[in-house]
Formats: sequence, structure tokens, C-alpha cells
Amino acid sequence: MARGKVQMKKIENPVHRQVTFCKRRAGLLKKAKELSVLCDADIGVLIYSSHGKLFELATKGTMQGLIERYMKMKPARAPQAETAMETQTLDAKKEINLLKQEIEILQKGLRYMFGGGAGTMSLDELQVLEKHLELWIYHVRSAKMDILLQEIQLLRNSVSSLIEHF
Amino acid sequence: MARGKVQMKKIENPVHRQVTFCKRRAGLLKKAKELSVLCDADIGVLIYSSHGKLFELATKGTMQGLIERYMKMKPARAPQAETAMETQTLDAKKEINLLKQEIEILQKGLRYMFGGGAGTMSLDELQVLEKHLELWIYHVRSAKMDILLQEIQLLRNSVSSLIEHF
DNA sequence: AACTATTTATAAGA
DNA sequence: TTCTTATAAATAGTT
Repeated sequence: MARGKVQMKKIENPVHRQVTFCKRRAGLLKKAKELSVLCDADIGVLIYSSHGKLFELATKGTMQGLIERYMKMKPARAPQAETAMETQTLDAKKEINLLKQEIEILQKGLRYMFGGGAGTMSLDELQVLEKHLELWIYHVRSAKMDILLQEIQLLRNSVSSLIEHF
Repeated sequence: MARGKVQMKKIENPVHRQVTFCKRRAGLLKKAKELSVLCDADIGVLIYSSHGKLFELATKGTMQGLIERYMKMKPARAPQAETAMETQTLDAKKEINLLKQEIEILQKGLRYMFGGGAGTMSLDELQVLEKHLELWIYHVRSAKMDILLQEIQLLRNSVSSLIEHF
């Protein structure tokens, strides 16, 4: 893209090809990061050089995570028979999904309780929910503070006894 | 990259963000294809929009194929005693325990809200609950912001049409 | 969805 | 590889 157009075909000169690979690879990964940040997207990029070397980028979590998400969305074929261990892993994953669902449900329940409706909430509902949450956080922080203050009191008492004792 | 620089942070206006997502997504995929052709590389790109929609590109074969290649290259974990599969199972069990704890805390949080008192929660549990609440408030505020910005966009469009009409 | 003024990426050269 | 620079491409803001 500079000092001359470039034909869209494999660069034959291997030196030139390697240089371009480095530059454009960096460019591609940069663009991917930017898109991720600007638009709040999760992006994974896998690049295998012509000689098989791997370069990767995962803008959120790990490549593993993004791949698993992909697999869920697109159930893959099962090439081989499962071993006992694989079955165990699959069972565990099922359980994880169930638990995640449970959390989802609890959260929806909370939302329902405060907001009066599930799913999409109106501005007013969100306003109310926000107020509830602020109040709740306030209570949680108070409770934390109470615990800490109790702790301090206990320590003070210990110190007092020690002083009396000696 | 035009008519003004752009800050590298999430674009707040949802309309603007969506437009940019479309444009840059197209740009990223184009760049990936070019790199693939020019340098004879095999490239896979996974993009999840903030709303979870998947966009993908595999310049050679299928995404499945690239992923399998990735998996073969990177069983990179497991110290040595465990097989990859055993590690996976252990990881899954750890995740299950974490999720169970999380559910416990959410449930306690609910009871706490109903009862109006802290009594039963430990400092650590309160800490976790507080983090959850903070995250939740953040989401609620984002949702509010989205609604307001959409409203503004609608009004702007109305004003534009009126001006054109008269 | 089209249009440009600018910014960014990068091909070639050093 | 790295830096420089002229130029091609991408794209932000606008219409």
C-alpha cells in the first residue's frame, strides 16, 4: 500500500514475502485489538506462516476459551470414540453449563424482584434497579465495616489483657 | 483514521459503535485474506460482537481444521504426570467448585436482602458479593446509557427530517 | 449507503 | 531487522 500497488497473489521473492509477512501480521493483529477495544468485541486470530509457525491473538481470555465458545455454537463432528476420560470431561462441562444457567436464573430472579420484569428493561426500571443496587452495596459495605470494627475491638481487648497481665 | 483521530477505548454511542464494528470488521477480514494470499499463510479469525454474534473467516479449509491444528500444537499445560485429558477434567472440577461458591454467595445475598441483615455472611463472601453488585451496577448504567443515546439519535434524525422537509 | 478529509498502514529503499 | 518516506488503503465524520 505504498510506493506502488501490490498484486493480490503470492509474493514470489521469499525475502520480500517474509518481510511483508512480518509487517502485515503486525498490522492485522493491531487492527484486531483495535476492533476489540472500540466495539467491545471478543476476537481470536490464528495465523500459520507458510512454514507452519503459529502466531495467535485472543483479545479476551484465552484462545482455548474462544474456541470452546465456537464449538458450543457450532457442534463439531466427533472424529473418534470417546474414552472414559473424555466422557468425564464432557460430564463436567455439562455440569458447568447447568451451574452457569443457575447463576443466570438467580440473577434474573433478582432483576425480576427489583425491576418487576425480566429481559429488556425500560429506562425507569433500570433507574429503580440501580437505586436498589446502590442501597444494597451500601449495606454490604456497612456489614464489612462492622466485621472489621469487631475484629479491631477484639484485638484491642487482647492487648489490654496482655498489658494487665504483665 | 479519518476526519479525526479516534481514542482507543470503547465507543459509547451504540449507533456509532455498531457502524464502526461493521466497517472495521470488514476491514479486518479483508486484511486477513490479503495476508493469507500474499504470504501463503493459513489464517483463522473469530469475531464475537458485543452481543455474542459470531463472524468468522478461515482462509484455508475450515475453522474446524485450523482449530484442530491449534489443539495439536498446543496441549501446552499439564506439568507431566497428568494426561491432557486428566488436566482438563481437573480444571473443569475447579471451575465447578468456583461456580458452586458463586451460587452460594448469590443465594446468601438474596437471603440477606430479604432479611435486611448481614448476620451470616463472612468478610470474604461480602467482598465477592460487593464485586458482583458493582459489576451489575456497571451493566445497568451501560444499559441506561444505551437507551438514552438511542433516544438522542432518534431525535436527531427527526430534527434532520424536519429540516429537510421545510 | 456514499462521500471525502484525514489518518493509518505499508512497499520500497536505505 | 529497523527506519524513513512516498503513496495506497482504511475509515471517522458527514451528507
